[in-house]
Amino acid sequence: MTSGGTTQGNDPVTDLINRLQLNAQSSEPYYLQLKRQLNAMIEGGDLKSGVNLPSERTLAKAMQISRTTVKRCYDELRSNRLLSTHKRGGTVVQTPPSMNPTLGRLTGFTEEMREQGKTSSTRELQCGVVAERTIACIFKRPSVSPLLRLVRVRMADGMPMTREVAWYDLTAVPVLEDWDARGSGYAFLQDTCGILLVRANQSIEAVMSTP
Amino acid sequence: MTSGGTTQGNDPVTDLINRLQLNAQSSEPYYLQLKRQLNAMIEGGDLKSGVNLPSERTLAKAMQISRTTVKRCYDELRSNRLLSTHKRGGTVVQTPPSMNPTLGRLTGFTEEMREQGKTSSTRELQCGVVAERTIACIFKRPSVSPLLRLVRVRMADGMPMTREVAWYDLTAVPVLEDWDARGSGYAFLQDTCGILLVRANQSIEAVMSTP
DNA sequence: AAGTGGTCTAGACCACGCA
DNA sequence: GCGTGGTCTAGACCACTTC
Repeated sequence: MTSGGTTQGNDPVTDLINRLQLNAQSSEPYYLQLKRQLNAMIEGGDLKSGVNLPSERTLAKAMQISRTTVKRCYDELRSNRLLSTHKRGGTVVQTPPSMNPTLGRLTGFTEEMREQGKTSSTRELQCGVVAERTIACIFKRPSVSPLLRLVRVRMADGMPMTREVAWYDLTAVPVLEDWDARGSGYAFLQDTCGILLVRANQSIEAVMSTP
Repeated sequence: MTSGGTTQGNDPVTDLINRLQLNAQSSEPYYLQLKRQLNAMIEGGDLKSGVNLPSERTLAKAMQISRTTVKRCYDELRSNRLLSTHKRGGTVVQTPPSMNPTLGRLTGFTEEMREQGKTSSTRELQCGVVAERTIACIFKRPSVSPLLRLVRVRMADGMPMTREVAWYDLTAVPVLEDWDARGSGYAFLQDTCGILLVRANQSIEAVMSTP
């Protein structure tokens, strides 16, 4: 078993490669065919977080396509936060949709604004743990579930862009269950659970109200 | 003037190329150097919406780099919605940051989901024009200003992701001033004023409440 | 017909991190 | 050292659009 030589079918990398199919007749480009299939495997849970994907060179050779094409696929998945790269360690599945306690990394307001060449800032107006029957109902939680309520104003180049009231279901985010300490939890929320409210620079306001 | 032959300095494309500089010593990759400079020109208003950029091949030759590198730069700017492509017409500056009456194109929920290989849908719960003192106040408008109130649930692969209540300041969006007719106005809002609420698929809910 | 962007190839060199 | 991803090249063919 462990010293298997050539044709071991249990090598997860080999298995993965065997499941990938490229259709030369399709009008869909190779890199999108690959992306779609890998995407499905990740979303479907077949490829769990932490799994090492074949290196760009390995997959390219196996699929008999150019490394450039594989890289393009990986790059798109990377920018979708589904893959991450660890130099020597290769490419790793990062964020399965349903079960990563760290939650998928999201496009943050700050990031978005930086890409647009603006500097962003946030002012926190309120922050507290509350129980709110109607919100809990949205989450399909018991009405006494603890909820984190966060009110903040986000600004781009000093100009207020949005005012948000964000509700977080604490029971659904294990990392935050002992959040009462406050402080770091907030930074975590802001960084990894960041909610993006994009809008033009007219006075258009995005609002989610309580039911 | 019009029949200038070889060395006319007034050709906007030539001017643009002359203003672009690549530093081979820098650790910053070429494609990022280009992107940064073009980005600054667009954000700064030097390159206005509708301007035609040099074709990938032209710029590559002028900068003495590979077309692939130019393309990578253009591609990133395209995905940032700063450039758009018109097959034969070349690559065009799309969205100046501050002054486009059609409002900047925004990353839409649908687009975002499609990139992640999900199909998205939206269900509209409520939609109407109202006057709301407190919201109008946010917009710095008279308390009787007409506001469009839109409640919708966005879904990815059939799973409800967010519930939004969006308020639009009708007086700030000339295109919508005669919105009362309803219908097309809503599609316009959804398409061009689209509000993006990104989040993980845990039960984390983004909410903006009335003050 | 000509030029555009979209895709793809088969190489190359680099910096980095792990063994 | 050696394999990884990051960058870059010089070329190719395609579909499409405008001329």
